[in-house]
Amino acid sequence: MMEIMNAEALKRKRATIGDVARVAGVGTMTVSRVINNHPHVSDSVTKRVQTAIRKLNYKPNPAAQMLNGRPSATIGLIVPDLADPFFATLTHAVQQTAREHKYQVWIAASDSNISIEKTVVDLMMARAVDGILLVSSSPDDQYLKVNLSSGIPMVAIDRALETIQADSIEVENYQGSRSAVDHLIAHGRKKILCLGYNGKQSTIAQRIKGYRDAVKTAGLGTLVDVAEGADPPAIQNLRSALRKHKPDAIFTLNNVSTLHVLEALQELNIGVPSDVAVIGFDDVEAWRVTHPPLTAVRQPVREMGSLAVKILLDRVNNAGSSFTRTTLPTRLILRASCGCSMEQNQ
Amino acid sequence: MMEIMNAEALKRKRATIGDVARVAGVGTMTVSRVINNHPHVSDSVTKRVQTAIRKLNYKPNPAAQMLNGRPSATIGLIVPDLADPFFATLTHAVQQTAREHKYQVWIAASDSNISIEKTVVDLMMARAVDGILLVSSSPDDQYLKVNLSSGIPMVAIDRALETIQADSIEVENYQGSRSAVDHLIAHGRKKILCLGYNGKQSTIAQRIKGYRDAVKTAGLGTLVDVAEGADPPAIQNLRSALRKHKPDAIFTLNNVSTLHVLEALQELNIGVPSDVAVIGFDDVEAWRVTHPPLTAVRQPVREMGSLAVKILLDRVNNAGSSFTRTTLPTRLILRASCGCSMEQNQ
DNA sequence: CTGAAAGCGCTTACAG
DNA sequence: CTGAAAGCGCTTACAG
Repeated sequence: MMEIMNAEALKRKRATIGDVARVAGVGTMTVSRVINNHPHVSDSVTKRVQTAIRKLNYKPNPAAQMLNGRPSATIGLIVPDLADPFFATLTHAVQQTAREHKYQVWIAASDSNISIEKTVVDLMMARAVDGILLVSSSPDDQYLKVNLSSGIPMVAIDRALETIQADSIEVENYQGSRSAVDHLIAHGRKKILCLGYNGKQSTIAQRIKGYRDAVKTAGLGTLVDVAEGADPPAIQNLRSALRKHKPDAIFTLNNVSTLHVLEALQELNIGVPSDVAVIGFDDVEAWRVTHPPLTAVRQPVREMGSLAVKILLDRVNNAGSSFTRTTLPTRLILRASCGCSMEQNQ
Repeated sequence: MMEIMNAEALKRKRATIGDVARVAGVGTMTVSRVINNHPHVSDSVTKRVQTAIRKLNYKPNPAAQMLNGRPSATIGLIVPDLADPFFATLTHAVQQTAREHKYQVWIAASDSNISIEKTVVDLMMARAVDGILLVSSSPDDQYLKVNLSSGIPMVAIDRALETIQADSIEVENYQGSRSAVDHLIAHGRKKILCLGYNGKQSTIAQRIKGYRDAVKTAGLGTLVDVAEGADPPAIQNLRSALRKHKPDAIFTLNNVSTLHVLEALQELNIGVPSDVAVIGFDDVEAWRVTHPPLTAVRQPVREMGSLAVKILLDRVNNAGSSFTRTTLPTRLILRASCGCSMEQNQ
């Protein structure tokens, strides 16, 4: 009779803590203690329980554990787009660091869509997750207020939140951009075109500002052609911008723009850097082998991800303390597209 | 008195279904019905409940919902590495298609580590998820047997499972590889080197086989230098392989290898395609702007992702039917690195 | 060191 | 059309 029940239980559904208790001949409480490594359980009982667990292939039901307020040992990470190498690398770093701290990572992409972002945050907030790492996709972030009040910590990566108090980790967008444009100027370029999209987004805005200040300081004209939307402009628009402005240098605002610009220049048969020099914000592996190799502003992506996890876990484990705002420096990686000769490469 | 309770409830913790019921003056059952869009609820009551929900900012606790066996409307996706453009793009496609079907996607990376993969599968299986999309990182997949018995459907992407019955979607690795090498041969290349890593992995093994057969059929010698581990070999090894074999063409087994080979060739000042021609398995956006633009075997990544979601959701919603095994064709994208002139580009 | 009871926030039969 | 009861699988006080 008992045999039959066991067989059925095994087939029909996962074993429960009750099944384990029955097989081990103890109370459910004791099983719970063993699972959670509580002290004060005799060795012999512990062993019996562990045997039963193995025999039934028992795994605690996380839903039930969560219902009782147990931390899930997972954090959420929300990025705008996983196909962007910048975020893909960030994600990789976050996972690694989280893993070192025995945390799982729930990854999700918002497609730069605030309503998707909202849905995902809701889902994660609903106790599924101990904390959230968010690369916000819109300055319109008041919606977080309600969620944050539930006490789940959150840290903003790449872009600080506008209307919400939270830890944030950013990059020196202004400085990075400025140093790139200054470098172009040092090469004697006079008509420097600033190209990109997503212009309303704060990091991009800062980069544009860096460009503007550099160019103005040098007494040059400002040539900005930046779309506001979150989608990269069509390649035709790019081509016409090039024809219209006839720049002798281009500063692109992120890696996607850089790639597209390079393509357009190639199609139009414009020589780089002979006809126009190029520097892009965001360094990507493939840029060591482009034609020509690209000079780029390198962001400390991995550091950002890793640090973000540490700050978040710190907050998960020790509630208090005031919010931090970290800004990491960028570095200009010199290759050939800016006009530097190949010998000067890193 | 009631006011005080409400205020406290609001502050201390999220509103529960009971809070909503109290405020709306109905039973919890009715609230549940409204939440789940059950029929048979009068309009007036529905409205009262909705008002209460809004007022309390109530959101159902998913843990509680799951405990009661409610599907979570989320599927899991496990890939080896999100920093690899192939998987990043796959992930993007999966998310999009899932979204169209109102499903959320839990994304995780296994780092090509079977024990991490196991942990993640466990976590997802534990009722957190309605189905799993898995890019397996090891042929050693018997561990899934136990999990699968719990009835959560799973479909294998990119690599079929070895020891387990499941739907799978693959790509014509053999054909793709063969056509690439045949093309190199057609260009008159005689010493074709096959380079890569992760050689034990089934997709890579098939690609190697395609290479071997092509080369053998043409009466040429086989030059294979493939590491077994999941980590790309160091660049020094690559350089010494190049010097040792002195190939006049190289076929690389995935995008990471291709990038590294291109770098090594550049460093050694070997002309492509003049000295050695190159074709890589996996097409990547950046390869339109490399020096020279790369000929590559394009995999239908987005289709794979999208189709996988459809197959999985089909299984989630209609249990039965026998397992399918789909194999999608690849396409050779001709650019300059193989020796074709630029004019022939797509 | 161990366990019976109550409860976490929902939902599924069952009644009305 | 609506609700009181029981239960999902755990854990947190409370006893012993």
